[in-house]
Amino acid sequence: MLKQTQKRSIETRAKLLRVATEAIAANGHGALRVEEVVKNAGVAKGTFFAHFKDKDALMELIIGAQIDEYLDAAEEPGCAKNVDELVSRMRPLMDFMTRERYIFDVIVRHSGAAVKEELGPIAQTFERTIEIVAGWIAAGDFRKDVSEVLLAEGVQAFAVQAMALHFCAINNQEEMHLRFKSYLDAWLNPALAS
Amino acid sequence: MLKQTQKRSIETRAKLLRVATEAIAANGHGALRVEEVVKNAGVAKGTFFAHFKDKDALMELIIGAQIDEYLDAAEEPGCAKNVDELVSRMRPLMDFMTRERYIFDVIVRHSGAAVKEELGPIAQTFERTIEIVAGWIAAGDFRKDVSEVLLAEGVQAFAVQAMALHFCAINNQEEMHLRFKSYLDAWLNPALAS
DNA sequence: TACAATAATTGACCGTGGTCATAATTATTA
DNA sequence: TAATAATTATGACCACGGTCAATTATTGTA
Repeated sequence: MLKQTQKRSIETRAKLLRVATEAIAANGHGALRVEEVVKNAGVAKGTFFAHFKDKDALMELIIGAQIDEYLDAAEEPGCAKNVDELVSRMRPLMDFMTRERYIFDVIVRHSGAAVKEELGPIAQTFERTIEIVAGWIAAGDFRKDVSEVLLAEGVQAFAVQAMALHFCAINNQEEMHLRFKSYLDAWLNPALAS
Repeated sequence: MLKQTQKRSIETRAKLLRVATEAIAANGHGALRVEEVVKNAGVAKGTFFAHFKDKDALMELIIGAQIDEYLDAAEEPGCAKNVDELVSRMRPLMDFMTRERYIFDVIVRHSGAAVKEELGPIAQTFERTIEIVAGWIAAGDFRKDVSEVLLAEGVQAFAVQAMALHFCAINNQEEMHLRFKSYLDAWLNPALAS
């Protein structure tokens, strides 16, 4: 029996990922070109697609890893106990997601699972976000008449909404977070919202 | 002074739109090819892009018109007085939006305005949806502690969320609408949700 | 009607993501 | 070590959206 994947392959894949990550760090996500990646990695174009289904699959990996870093940071300081804390805890992640239109599009495109038990990297971060936020909601000063998971899903829906509206020229960064807060006040503490 | 746009141009544009609409009716939105449109319209490729900024701009027009038809139908029977009615009133529109992944992607991409006072066709339908839903909420049996516009925006956020999750193979059409209803129960009638 | 000015159209050309038959490399077996 | 099988890499090629300098059609003016 052959080894399923040989060392050479693992190295090639790692090199592609490294080169792509560097290019993104230098020029942003939207400017990434497959041809540039393979040239700098010293492999043929076809090799790229032997390792990643398409360009989006690579972006998913990289963006998914970046989101995970932001979630680590958001989780770090313990529970967010109220709406204000929740908003500010989510802020760096939302700023990242809206840094480039291209990033947001990729994220939205991959926020749902493709097949059961086959969550892509970005869909995984969405599940993780639900878990984290649901944990905060369960422990904090929030309404208790609805399950914390449903509430967490709502938080995510409002985050996406606020980010989508952010891409109007009229709406700036600050406005995005204010809008997010208005939603959450009404969603997470309906009794106080009046 | 010259006429700004000549009759010839208007006819060409109309022909392109007609041909594209027919092709979509036959093969779906995602299968539309610019080359096919210009061939069937009997014009050169460049002509297409003289009339539409890009392929997306054409899709925006066509999908925007389709959404408007669904909104007409949703508005027709008067106000939706409770969550169940609201869900079933939105149902045909949401089914259309999720008929093809491609359609949903185009819609999400264009749901926000590009520039103030420059709402694209799809962004306009989103504004119209807010107005319609806000009207229902103001007149119907819904919470009154938050403005109806904020509530309507939330309804839209939940609709998008439910549709995005729909594109998992695990979730079917029915589940999408059930999920939508759960969100709205908690959003529009927090007192009853317990 | 001739001429100038503007609008509309053309199609060769390009950028870029993605494919696939073939070649090269690596591992297994005899 | 030679023969064989499986894995990996190659790069010419294609599909398709989009560009633009050049050409043609239309309209206003002398």
